[in-house]
Amino acid sequence: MVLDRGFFSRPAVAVAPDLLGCVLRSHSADGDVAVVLVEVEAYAGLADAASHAFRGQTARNSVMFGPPGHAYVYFTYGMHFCVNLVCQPAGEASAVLLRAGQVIAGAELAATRRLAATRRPAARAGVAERDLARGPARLCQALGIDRSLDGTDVCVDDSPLAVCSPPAGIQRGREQISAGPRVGVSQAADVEWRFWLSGDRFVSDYRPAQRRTRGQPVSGRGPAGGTMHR
DNA sequence: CCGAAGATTGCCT
DNA sequence: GGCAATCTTCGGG
Repeated sequence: MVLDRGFFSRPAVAVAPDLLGCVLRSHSADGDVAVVLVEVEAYAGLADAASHAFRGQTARNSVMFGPPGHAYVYFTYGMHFCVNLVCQPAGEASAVLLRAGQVIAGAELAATRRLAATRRPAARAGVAERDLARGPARLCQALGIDRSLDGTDVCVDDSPLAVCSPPAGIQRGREQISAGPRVGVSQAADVEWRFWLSGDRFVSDYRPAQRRTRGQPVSGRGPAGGTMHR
């Protein structure tokens, strides 16, 4: 059963832990892939310095400012996609980043997509089951999610991307949910809005924000006034 | 117009 | 554990 839109009409920090155990399913001509969500992160709007919506609406994040229950997909690091689920009424711009899941259907298709997306396709074995959707960009690869799905309504049963309530037998209790700082964010690094199923092996590793290596091209720059000619 | 950073991943030392 | 890959987006000049 797909989740009701009302489920997403709440603050992201409230929606996030409730998404754990729910199922994200993608549908395409290639087939279907489904995962049980095991790790998510909440991002608020204007009040959250780590949120893409912090500095206001842009062409890229416009979906975040729209109605709840839609997917916000963005491209980053020149090669990866990440998917969020928009929360709260239009204008609030909060969302939940889907960071990791356990593949429960379409594992073969997921593995094929993961290999195809790999820069250097491993000559040896395929992708380990554990790594099919462990990490936000890997999860998108496994489900075939890219910018073409930006804005997709996930509350519709036959949607190319839908979110369903926890299947019986896989649901876990709230007491098994852990919380901690969000991965890779440099702003509001102390806010503990990352939620995961305690001890679950499909949860990604924690990594603090990377300090970008300052440019090293000190020498070798052209002669002074480079753009001048003669 | 240009520089810099980015809600990451995977390979290399 | 460190760092390259790769390019879009955003903010400042």
